[in-house]
Amino acid sequence: MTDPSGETVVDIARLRRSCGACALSQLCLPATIGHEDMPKLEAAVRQHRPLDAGRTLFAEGSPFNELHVVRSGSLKTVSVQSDGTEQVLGFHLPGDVVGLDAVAEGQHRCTAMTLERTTVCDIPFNAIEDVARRVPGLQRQLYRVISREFVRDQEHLATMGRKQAPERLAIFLKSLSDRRRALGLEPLELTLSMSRSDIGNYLGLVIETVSRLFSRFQDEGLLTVQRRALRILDYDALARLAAGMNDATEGSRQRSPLR
Amino acid sequence: MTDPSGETVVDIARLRRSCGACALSQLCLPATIGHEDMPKLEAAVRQHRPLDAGRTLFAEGSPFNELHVVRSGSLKTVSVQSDGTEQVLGFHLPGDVVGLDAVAEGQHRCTAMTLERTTVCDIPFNAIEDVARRVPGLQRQLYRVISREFVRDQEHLATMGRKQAPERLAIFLKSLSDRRRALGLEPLELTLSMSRSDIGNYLGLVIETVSRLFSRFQDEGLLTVQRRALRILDYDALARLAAGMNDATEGSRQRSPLR
DNA sequence: GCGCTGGCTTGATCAGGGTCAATCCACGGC
DNA sequence: GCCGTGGATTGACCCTGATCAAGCCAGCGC
Repeated sequence: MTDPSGETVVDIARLRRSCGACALSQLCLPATIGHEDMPKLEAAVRQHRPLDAGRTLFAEGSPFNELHVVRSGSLKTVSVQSDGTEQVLGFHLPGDVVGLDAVAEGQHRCTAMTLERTTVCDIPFNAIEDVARRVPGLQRQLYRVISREFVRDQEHLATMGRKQAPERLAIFLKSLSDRRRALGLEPLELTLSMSRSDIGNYLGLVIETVSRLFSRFQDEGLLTVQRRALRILDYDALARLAAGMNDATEGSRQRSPLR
Repeated sequence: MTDPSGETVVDIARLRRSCGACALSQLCLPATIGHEDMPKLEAAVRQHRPLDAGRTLFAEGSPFNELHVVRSGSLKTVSVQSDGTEQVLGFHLPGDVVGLDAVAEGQHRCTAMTLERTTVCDIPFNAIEDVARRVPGLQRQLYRVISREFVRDQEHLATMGRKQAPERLAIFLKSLSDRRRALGLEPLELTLSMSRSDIGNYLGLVIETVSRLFSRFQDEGLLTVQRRALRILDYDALARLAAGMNDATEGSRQRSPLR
């Protein structure tokens, strides 16, 4: 939530740079574009100034105009259910594209909210369609990025259906760590930008269960956590737990979820 | 699973027809294409002969070449988890597109299997990309169809996270009914093409719970079900239950899931 | 007819995790 | 300094739905 020391400064410096120089270019849309086509893409992309924590990037029901790419910071997407409760659909880190849900109906099906000070690139959908038509590599990459989000949702679906609470939290934490590694960031030490309540909501657990599990993981030497600061002590054990093999954890009672 | 009387005959007759004449054209890719561009699309689409129940359309890990549109019948998509258990990701009815998960990595992330005698159209992805580049309407419609699947997954996610077992089954049955209505089919009387086990797996419930809930819904006069034959008697009550207001159902104990 | 098989139903029991409630802790205002 | 607030933690209790187990029913081979 706070922006400790240098990280933000670096981002501000990057703001003036192009897609070609962007640290995320391998994950983001320019990935497979040749040098000659880069200016066409860059013409379509708009940069934003950083948003403070808790700001709404787009709201459920609002008209769809552009896709957004997270450049630094993080977002959550939430949707309000018919019974009035909120559902956290996902957390979005640098390199992620948000706004795809809106393409079908022309209006957003969820609300995107910053969890900390966050910078995004805005890409008007019309513009990207035009450029994509002329640059086949971009077209393909756009499909790929969309599909990536799709796969991530399906993995989350499997988590929600089959897994016990401890596995769910382990999967979540492992995924956070893995995504940080993919971004070239320290994977074992991180600041949770979302509240316990967001985590619980996302995983289909109540806040008390999340809290208890953090304490238990800590007792078992998997990690240390104080408020938002998380340090993973035993990544392998966390990964094993996430994979469903709750080994040393609690004796040997192997329990296959849903037979 | 069986093909009772005339329905299949009609489908065979349709097989020879074009996208333009297809009953699904409003839901499928041709939706927003002008007459002049239709032949370009049709050139890319291949028709298949009907597949029997239990056949694999594509398997997890196999290379990605084409998208598939369900024309008649139904499919399920399943993915094998790290612990070896299967997860049913979705059921796909006429008009649905399957295979999108594979665009990101170039190989399928799930297996698609027919639940009954089923006809699909195959669309090589290369071909559709080419045509889409020259026909902006198709391009946009392709995005829309992709996004539609995306939204459906997100809705299912919310179901798995927040809802109690009875709500989950009610949501599932209501959705089946609604999708039939959208296809112009009788919405209140239908044959479940998937087993109890598939339903339970999809909803994150064990088979016994699904069975008990069917019995309970029957006792409450919501529906009748014998084997695969389902008749919805009180759609509104089912819809209320799906929306989280378990009214008459069991007295008045209002229980908000997850606060 | 008979028995087998596989899918489905129903009952009894148990525990994972939700609910309720008290407390703690960090932070900010005054 | 003091208190208020909101997020987080911990404990006691109990309900929903999973587990274990027995039976039912339809279809099929012989």
